[in-house]
Amino acid sequence: MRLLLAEDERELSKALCAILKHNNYSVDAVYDGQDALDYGMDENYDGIILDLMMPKMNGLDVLEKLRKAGVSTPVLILTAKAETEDKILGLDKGADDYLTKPFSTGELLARIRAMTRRKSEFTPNLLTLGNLSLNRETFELSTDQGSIRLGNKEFQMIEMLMDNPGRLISTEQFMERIWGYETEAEINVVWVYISYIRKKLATLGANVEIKATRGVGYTLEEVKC
Amino acid sequence: MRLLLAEDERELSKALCAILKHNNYSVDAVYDGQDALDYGMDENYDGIILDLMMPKMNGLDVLEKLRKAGVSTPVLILTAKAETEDKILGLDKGADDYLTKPFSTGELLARIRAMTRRKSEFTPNLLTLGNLSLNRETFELSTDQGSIRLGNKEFQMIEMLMDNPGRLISTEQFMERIWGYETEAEINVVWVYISYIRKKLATLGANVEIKATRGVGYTLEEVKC
DNA sequence: AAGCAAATTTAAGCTACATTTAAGGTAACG
DNA sequence: CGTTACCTTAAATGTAGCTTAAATTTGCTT
Repeated sequence: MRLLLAEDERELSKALCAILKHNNYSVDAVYDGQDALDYGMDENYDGIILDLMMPKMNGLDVLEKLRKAGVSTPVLILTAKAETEDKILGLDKGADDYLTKPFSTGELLARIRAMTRRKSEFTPNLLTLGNLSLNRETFELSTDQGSIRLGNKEFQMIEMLMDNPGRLISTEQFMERIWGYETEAEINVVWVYISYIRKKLATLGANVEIKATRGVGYTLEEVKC
Repeated sequence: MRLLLAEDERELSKALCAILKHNNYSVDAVYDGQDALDYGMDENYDGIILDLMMPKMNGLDVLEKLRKAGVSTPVLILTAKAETEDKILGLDKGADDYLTKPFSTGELLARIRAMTRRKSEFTPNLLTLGNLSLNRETFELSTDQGSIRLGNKEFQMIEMLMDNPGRLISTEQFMERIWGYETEAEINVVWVYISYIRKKLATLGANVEIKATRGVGYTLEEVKC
């Protein structure tokens, strides 16, 4: 789960970041409205946490522009103002929920879960393709021949592939979605993980394969013997 | 057992807090309706004690909102009003019991026990997995090779694990459920207790093991030799 | 109120593993 | 046939988790 956190108070941002990461979210933090908009345009987030009062651009304007641009990522509005007026204005503009500061971390997490639940309700806990299945809860990849627990990065990669079987996924998509924009990691890491995953698929005797398309990316395909 | 106490009179709150803690409950205290709602949204409580007359938000409204949000934690209403009208209104909105001030501490404790009993009636007193069993009454962890009495924290941790065998429980979940939100305890304590419990499992020759999933949490698994 | 025992937390050094880098190899494509 | 993109492995790195022991707190007993 990848979240965008737009909050200009550095201390609060840092604290929230830590809490969210601890709860197994990948978090990109931005500190003003312009960045929030730029980053938010990327569809690679499962949710956006948006402070209303930010430099450069107001949170509500960010939200409005995002929606106008056709971005449908769920948005949770964060505001110091308890005024109902602002809340309603936010919901009108396409926010999914709001939270007034100060709030308990528990409520924040609950609301994020609720906000992203709609989407995950439609995504099964067990992904399958051919004789291969991936358990989203235990991070286990298995076939009839056994199962292997995957590391975080491996899991996210195979998850992306199994979510779109037969669909070509670019190396950049992997990088953006798993490592985030600001990463300094080399493109290399994607190749390395593809290699690791292939090895595990072979070990498990899976009848699927990851095909490379030169200069573009990878496709997961069921292989018919 | 973790309780949420929502009572705005500081003196009374302090006194109740002390009594409850003495009776082996973990207690989070809040002093107004808004906080009661925020904290109550967290499903990690075994019961909520809710005063009706509170600043910011009325107890009944808190209760109503909680139920609407799908929170089913048992609620005991506390009220200075002896009027039947309010009582009935509370029970309608989903309260499990009520108590009018002033009350004896004995009665309060009895009603809390009664309120939380329904839930515990369905949970067996003896949890087992593999050759390992945990007695919820005596806090004893045992196998055929012997038994060891656990401390409170150790008990709560192994209880959470044995309640969901094979299910991954995040470090945060342990912290929230056992230590509560406001704790300043380091994440470290979880590791320490996991270590203690593992040592005791080994001493007892248990055929279960606690597996760690890096960056996420722990899973209790029956080990097949 | 003092002192003791048990439970809990902190702190520190250590270990193991996920992740990344780097480097040498192989296959596709012109 | 040479260039480029990709593959694979091994080694380096960094960090999460493990384990103790010591410090602190709590609760009980006298």
